[in-house]
Amino acid sequence: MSLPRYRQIHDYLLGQIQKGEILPGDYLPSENELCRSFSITRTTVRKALDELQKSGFIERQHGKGSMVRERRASLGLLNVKGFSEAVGQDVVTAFLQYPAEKEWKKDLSISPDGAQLLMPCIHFERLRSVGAEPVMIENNWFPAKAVPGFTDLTFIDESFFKTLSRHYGIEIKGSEQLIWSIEAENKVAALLKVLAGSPVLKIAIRFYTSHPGFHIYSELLCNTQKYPIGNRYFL
Amino acid sequence: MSLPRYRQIHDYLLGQIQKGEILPGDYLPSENELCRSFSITRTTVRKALDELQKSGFIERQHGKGSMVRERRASLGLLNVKGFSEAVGQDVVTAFLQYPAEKEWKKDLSISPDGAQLLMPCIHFERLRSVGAEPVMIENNWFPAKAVPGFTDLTFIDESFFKTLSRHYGIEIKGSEQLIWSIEAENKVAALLKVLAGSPVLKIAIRFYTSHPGFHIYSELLCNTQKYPIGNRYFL
DNA sequence: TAGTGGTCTAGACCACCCT
DNA sequence: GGGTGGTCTAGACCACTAA
Repeated sequence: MSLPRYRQIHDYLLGQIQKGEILPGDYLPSENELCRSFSITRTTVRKALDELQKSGFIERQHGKGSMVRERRASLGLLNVKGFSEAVGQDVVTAFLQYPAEKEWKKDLSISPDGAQLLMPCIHFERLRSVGAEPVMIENNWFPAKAVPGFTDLTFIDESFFKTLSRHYGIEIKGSEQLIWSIEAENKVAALLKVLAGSPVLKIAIRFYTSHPGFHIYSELLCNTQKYPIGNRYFL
Repeated sequence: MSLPRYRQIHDYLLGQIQKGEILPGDYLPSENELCRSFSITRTTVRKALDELQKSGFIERQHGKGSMVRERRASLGLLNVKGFSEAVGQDVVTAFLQYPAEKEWKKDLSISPDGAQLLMPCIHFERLRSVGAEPVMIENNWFPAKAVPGFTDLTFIDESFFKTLSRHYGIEIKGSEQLIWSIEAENKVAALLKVLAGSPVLKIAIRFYTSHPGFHIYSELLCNTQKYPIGNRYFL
């Protein structure tokens, strides 16, 4: 169950960046230096750097090097990784509904495949805030089968994905998202502390995992008045 | 000015998919077959397939092959490529403002760097519809310096990016986006044929190009009532 | 000119899927 | 067992940047 080398390098470098040991504007060690440090080839180093670049953490310049990028005050949500990983500090998470066996929501915007609908499902709901400001309501549904005992777990670092990875070896491999601008219903408006009818962002997500056939379905409702949703993408 | 081999393979395969010569559910030729067909190594083939996968056109399964994915009825905008490339057919584009030298818009949500603000800029505005339904107002700003004669050009296939590529060798390398849900102002509402005050999606984009320092700034206003904005992302 | 990242070759071994 | 994709090695040449 060991992660591939390129992912270990990626995680190590990302850790350095997130802990602030390499600051925005600084350059990473050159690819050849990394090869020497980790005793691996450039192909593997470059695969790690490719992912850091695609998720917007570094910027590469031909002939110069790989520079750590500035963070922006937004919820870097649209790439695959979760909330806590992309946003900075100050994130507070409260459960509105603890993980429990439930029915699949009938009108999910991205429909689960038929096979999954026949199986029992686990649901939970959280409210995520930056400081004192609520910014997002998060709902998740996924088949109970692949994660026995999930309802009795405590989350690692408040991170759903980290918990899945450590306890079940399930990794997120990709996602598919749909986005709408809608009016906040009363209940939503109250939770997000906006006026009823205010425009809010609705995001429906299907996450793909390393477990073929095990998908996670999420629906997010976001107050973007102060924190827009952010996204970076590089070829 | 020749494109790298992996990009040629990528473009060729994408063309096959978009022209419908390989249908959703079908498998691409295996990596080894592609190596033989194009007389290149697997590293290069895989780089082409990586990009198709990241932009959500194919799905790879260990031990099986690379399958073309289903298209969805949404505006696949959030990845780097433009509108026409990701949405299907039926896209109609009308200029509200033809390309012309203008001032930079003062309150762009993603600010151009200081150096660019000192230079003259070209602006144009388009309304994009699917069939008879207007779905998006698109505004673009970029420095005039790098694209002499741009205001006299006609667009290739109604595609801004294709035009930049063919006439100036400028390729899109990445983008950075911010997304809000806002209320439509009167003028916007009229163009999008929604009620004033309806929720619409606002997307601000900075595109990075192969020309260092040449960035394109876009602001989009989208009616998501019928067509949500879509996005796919894979590690 | 020395060092950097961008592209590419020609192999290898493995895990996974199907028959 | 034969074919597939996933990972990795050990090189090479090139274009770009900076001193």
